[in-house]
Amino acid sequence: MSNYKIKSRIWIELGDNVLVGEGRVKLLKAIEAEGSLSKAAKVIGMSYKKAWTLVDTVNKTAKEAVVTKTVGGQKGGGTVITPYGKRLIEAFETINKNCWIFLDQQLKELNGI
Amino acid sequence: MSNYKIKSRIWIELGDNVLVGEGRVKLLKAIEAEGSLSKAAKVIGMSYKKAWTLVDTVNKTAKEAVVTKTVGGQKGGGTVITPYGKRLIEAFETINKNCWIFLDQQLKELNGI
DNA sequence: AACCGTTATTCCTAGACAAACATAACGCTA
DNA sequence: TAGCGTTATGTTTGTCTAGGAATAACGGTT
Repeated sequence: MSNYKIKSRIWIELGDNVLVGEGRVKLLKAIEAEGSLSKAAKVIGMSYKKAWTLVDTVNKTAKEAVVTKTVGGQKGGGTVITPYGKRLIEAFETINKNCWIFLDQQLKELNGI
Repeated sequence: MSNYKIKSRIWIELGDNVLVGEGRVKLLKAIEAEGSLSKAAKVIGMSYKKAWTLVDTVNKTAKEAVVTKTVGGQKGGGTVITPYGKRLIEAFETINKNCWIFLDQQLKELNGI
């Protein structure tokens, strides 16, 4: 009986750049909930600078815009996820979960180790 | 048509320790080929110390010994992979390849993104 | 014009991680 | 006993990156 556990990290690339991985998706979901990049970063315990850099590369790498940002105004501005971004988040999360299930099955099949 | 690429890293844990991942398996295969930890480290461009630490944790984490080491003697000693270690390497590599195939399929199914 | 909360960007510091270096111990051979 | 190549381990040096502080710009409201 094996109590080995199998773990994974997956990410999607385009060219040489990373589009989304677990960290980016976590950030994007926080943005979706908060409507603000700075608030999202604070909520997930990430520095604003790092969050900004991640979102910037995500937006530049993706084929369509993932977030739209506004600066100034009554609320100071904000960041919202585009419909494309929402599809991207959902796609990543479903693939990720499916991957976990698949890997658990794979390890189970080799219960000799 | 999507030219997004999906990538992954998988590893096997027991408790809080990592047993094997891509780096460790690469090292173990080099040991298998060289019969020596120091030569294996040199071949794959890894420092001896890091290689030693990795092999040490692998051996302490696994349920059975993965390598056996000898010190001194005509050839100075050496490190060889046990039969269990060979099964472990093969198991990891097959799961890893299967994971790649699985993920490519998953991404293909969502060719809307 | 003054204020506010946001995005956007630079600079500096601190800590983690990796590489390099040095050295000891081992056991066989000659 | 001296030499050899290996395992085993500590120490130092260097590099890279995360993090914080500071500042500017923006565009609404009052």
